[in-house]
Amino acid sequence: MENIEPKSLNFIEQIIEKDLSEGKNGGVVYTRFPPEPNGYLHIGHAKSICLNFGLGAKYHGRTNLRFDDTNPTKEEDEYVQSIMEDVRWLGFQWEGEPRYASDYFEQLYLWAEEMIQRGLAYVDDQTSEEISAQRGTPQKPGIFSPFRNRSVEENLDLFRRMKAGEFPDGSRVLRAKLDMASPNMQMRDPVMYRILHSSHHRTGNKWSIYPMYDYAHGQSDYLEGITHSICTLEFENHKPLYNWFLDQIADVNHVRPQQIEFARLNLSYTIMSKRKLLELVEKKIVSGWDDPRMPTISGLRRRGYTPESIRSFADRIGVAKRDNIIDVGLLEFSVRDHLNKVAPRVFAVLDPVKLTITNYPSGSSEWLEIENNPEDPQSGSRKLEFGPNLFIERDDFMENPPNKFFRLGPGREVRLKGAYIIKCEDFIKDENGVVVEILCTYDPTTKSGEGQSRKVKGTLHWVNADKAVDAEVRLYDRLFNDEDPAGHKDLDFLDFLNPDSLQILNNCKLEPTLQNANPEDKFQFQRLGYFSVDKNSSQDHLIFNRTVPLKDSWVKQSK
RNA sequence: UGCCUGAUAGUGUAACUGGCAACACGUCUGAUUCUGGAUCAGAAGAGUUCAGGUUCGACCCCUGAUCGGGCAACCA
Repeated sequence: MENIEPKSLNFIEQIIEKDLSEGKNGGVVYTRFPPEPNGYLHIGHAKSICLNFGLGAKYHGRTNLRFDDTNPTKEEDEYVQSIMEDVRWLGFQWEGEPRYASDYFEQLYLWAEEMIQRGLAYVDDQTSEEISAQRGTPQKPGIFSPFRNRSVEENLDLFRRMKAGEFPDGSRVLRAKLDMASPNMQMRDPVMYRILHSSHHRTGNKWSIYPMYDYAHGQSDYLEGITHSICTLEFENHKPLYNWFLDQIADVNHVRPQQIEFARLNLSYTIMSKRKLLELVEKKIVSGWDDPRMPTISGLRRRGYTPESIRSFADRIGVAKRDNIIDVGLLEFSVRDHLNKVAPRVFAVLDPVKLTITNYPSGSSEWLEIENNPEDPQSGSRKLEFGPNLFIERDDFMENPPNKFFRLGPGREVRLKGAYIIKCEDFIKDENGVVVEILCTYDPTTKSGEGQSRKVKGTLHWVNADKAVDAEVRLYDRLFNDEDPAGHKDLDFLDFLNPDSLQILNNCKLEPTLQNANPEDKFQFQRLGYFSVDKNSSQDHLIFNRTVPLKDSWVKQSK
């Protein structure tokens, strides 16, 4: 059934629909996602991926994956592999083979030679410091390079020798001859090529010169027939240059890409800069790019996020041009929303305390039928063995509970989920005053699902102490305790690290059905939250990562 | 002091292109519940940065201010 809700269009969709209605680009929509393989993709990239691939799909167009690999000093194949994996995992498929800017090095070079012939580019022998100094400031115009008026022949000769590897790194660059007085800094004779004797992850040592982003990007879009080249706001100032480079090669009969900028994603309590994320990895503040606390796609995956939840998040945050900081709460809402529908409910006690049912026939047990997910009737049920020796959550018992505490306390009654109503008769403390065992009686007439028994306020989860399996559970919290850790002028983002971002629990007791859980399997630990099996988990040593806790209106109320 | 760009509830995004501001998250009630989850019902919360102008009528158009973001890598 078609949803005929007239969902409003974001500004990019409006542009596209206008183009379409005017018959621009022959009615074609062709987008691209152009990551630089110099790090792992993060949730901000996910926004861009969903945008670009989403637009391609929505308008029956196509979307390329293109690696913007013009800087061999920073790029590695490891990143290429992880990026492809992440894009696929998110559920998108790029058109044909992945593309690489390096596929176009030859063509780019030829066009550069043409520009030299037409007097539009020149070789500059100065150092980067000298060039930088001559560029002026946003307020003051720059001045001409002393090499700006070299002859075409000399420029061509020098450029070819740069290519041939005759000169050391940094000794010369090729610059576009534009306007040193332009109020737009990008237009002040930007560098097109620099010398880099560095091995490239794909072209090896074939090239000793590499094109700069501004020169390579638009031309690559052009070569691929991209119609809508979507990038983030910081490239707004580059648009005139993007268009200028295109002007030098564009054929009127060829699709001409247009650059459209949108505001990148910012998430509260997290950092999004690849450089800073790299720093966390290199300083071993996190275990790696896929540490579950990282906002990387691989980190979120390991944390237990689903592709669906990330896509619906991207959908919810929208696309616009104004700077934004999205509340991480919205991301968390998105996972809960999805996992609530699909994650099987299981019993897990993270901080166990012994509970003994004193009137239960000793030595006996019984099998109880427990539904797997009340939100999903298709999910069926499973059987759990119930007996007199149990574990419950330490939090679920209080020696002197307040009135609103709907759990266990001396003389209080509570239901054990899927089992019976029990009453706390007594409890035992050790010499340190720590409760070590709770003694209860159960009411055999209150078995779950049988008749309409009386109601009690609270329901607890439990595990059978004789059958439980052990597990390690990792509780994650936000990595930073400041809303905008990178937004402080005189303070480093590392000053805001949350010391409690990871809490490892080693004495957790799980229902036995979890013994065979596999990495990335997702569950709702009843009453606690959503948990996902870590990639390093094994049957001998189960490890679960907490994706996100359940909403808890008790903690709010109790404080 | 230059150029580019943006400004709508706490946060994000809308408003059929001029017809007295909606949706989501969050918050707060209440119902329901064998998860203090989910679900359901409801409420509070902005008069659209400010000041002028055009108009019968302005979030939308014009003028001017204010505030925010970006730009001076041989990074992308």
